[in-house]
Amino acid sequence: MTGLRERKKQATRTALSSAALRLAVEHGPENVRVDDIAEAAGVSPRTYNNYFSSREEAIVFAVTSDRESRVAAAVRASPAGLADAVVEAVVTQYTEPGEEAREALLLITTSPALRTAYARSATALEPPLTEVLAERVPDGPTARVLAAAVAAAVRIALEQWAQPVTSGFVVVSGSLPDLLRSALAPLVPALTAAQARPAADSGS
Amino acid sequence: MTGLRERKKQATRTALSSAALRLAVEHGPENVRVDDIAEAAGVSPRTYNNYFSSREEAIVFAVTSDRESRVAAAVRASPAGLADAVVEAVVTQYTEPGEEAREALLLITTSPALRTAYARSATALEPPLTEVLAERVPDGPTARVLAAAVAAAVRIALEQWAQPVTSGFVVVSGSLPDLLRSALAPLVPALTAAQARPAADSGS
DNA sequence: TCGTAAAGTTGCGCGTACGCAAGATTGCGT
DNA sequence: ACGCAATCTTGCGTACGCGCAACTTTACGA
Repeated sequence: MTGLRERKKQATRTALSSAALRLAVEHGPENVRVDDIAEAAGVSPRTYNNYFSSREEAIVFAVTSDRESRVAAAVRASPAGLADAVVEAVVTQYTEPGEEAREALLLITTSPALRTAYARSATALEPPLTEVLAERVPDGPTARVLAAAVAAAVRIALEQWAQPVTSGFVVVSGSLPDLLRSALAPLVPALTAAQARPAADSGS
Repeated sequence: MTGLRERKKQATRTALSSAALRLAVEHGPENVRVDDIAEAAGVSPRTYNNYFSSREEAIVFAVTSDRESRVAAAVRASPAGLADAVVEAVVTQYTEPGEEAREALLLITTSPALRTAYARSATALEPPLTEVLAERVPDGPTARVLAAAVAAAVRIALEQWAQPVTSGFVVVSGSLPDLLRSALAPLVPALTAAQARPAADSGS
């Protein structure tokens, strides 16, 4: 049911983001103007801003694309308990199989602005994840809070992973899957409890 | 140990934010330029951007000021269990006693941009809250994740509270304290579990 | 097939965000 | 009391973000 309109939008969207990524890799993130990206994608600069509201957003999108909705889909498809389903879905989807975007991730790690934007992109998990969680937990608001908590945990894992060194002494940076599991671990009790609870009430 | 320098910075900061709030209330949020705010506070427009990176941020700061650090202080001072301490601290600090900022909050409710900025300000809870939680839970990263989860819950409560109606049918908007308690409730198991756990380990 | 409504694109203009470097102010050691 | 170093303020220049209104393209019913 994909009309021509929809496909064209998707096309220019990916054209813009891949152009942004390519130019950023070539000339460095700071030496790419929005006008360059727009020109490379064959649209006007104004149109660029109809799709992305910042240069960083476009570059990051090239790496994340629709990872967020894939996480939600994986959770929905999982037969496991809520907590396990979420953890496994996140770890799987955030671990690039072929690492096709290897140099892109290196680029992101290098630039502070890109690191921020990348971590922030985890927030995009909230809407789709809220929807799937709502299918498994009784209370609507609960689903939203848990989705936000998971998104925040993912964000923190990404931050830690992308962190160069900074800290005075302790450098924790492990592998991304480990960081994700560690960040999600504290939320497991909340996910389990939400699933177990049969009906919502104010608790007291 | 407050030098003159520090006090002056604080002074211009509050001067800017209260000027921003006053002008926004008088002329409407959209009819205030940063030049106006800077002029009202007696500094250059450029200096304004050394303190706040957007008009919304300045206005919101006038309402929140250092609410975030007060929450952290309240948690630290509480003799209760972690979960209760956090919930009570948040509810107390986010419920304005005199509602001195009543018309400011009305203003924020009205403007979409301000609502977004207000909800986003909940993120400022993370750093101070991480620090206090680290005193009560064994694992460092765990404290950070829980703090982020709490901040996200607060953000969601603020969003729901500030929402006009929007939704097709259900209008949930209760009182802010109730919304905060409801939003934090799903995280209680996580907070309790984190406190109970004697020593951290990688799990599997 | 055609006409109209819905959605997308573009140029324009205003206001904003911020790096940079020069000048002003404060902190501190002597 | 003096002077240097650290910090803050400011003007300037460049690029960005986005509302607006005109124009183009797509969708869809008659």
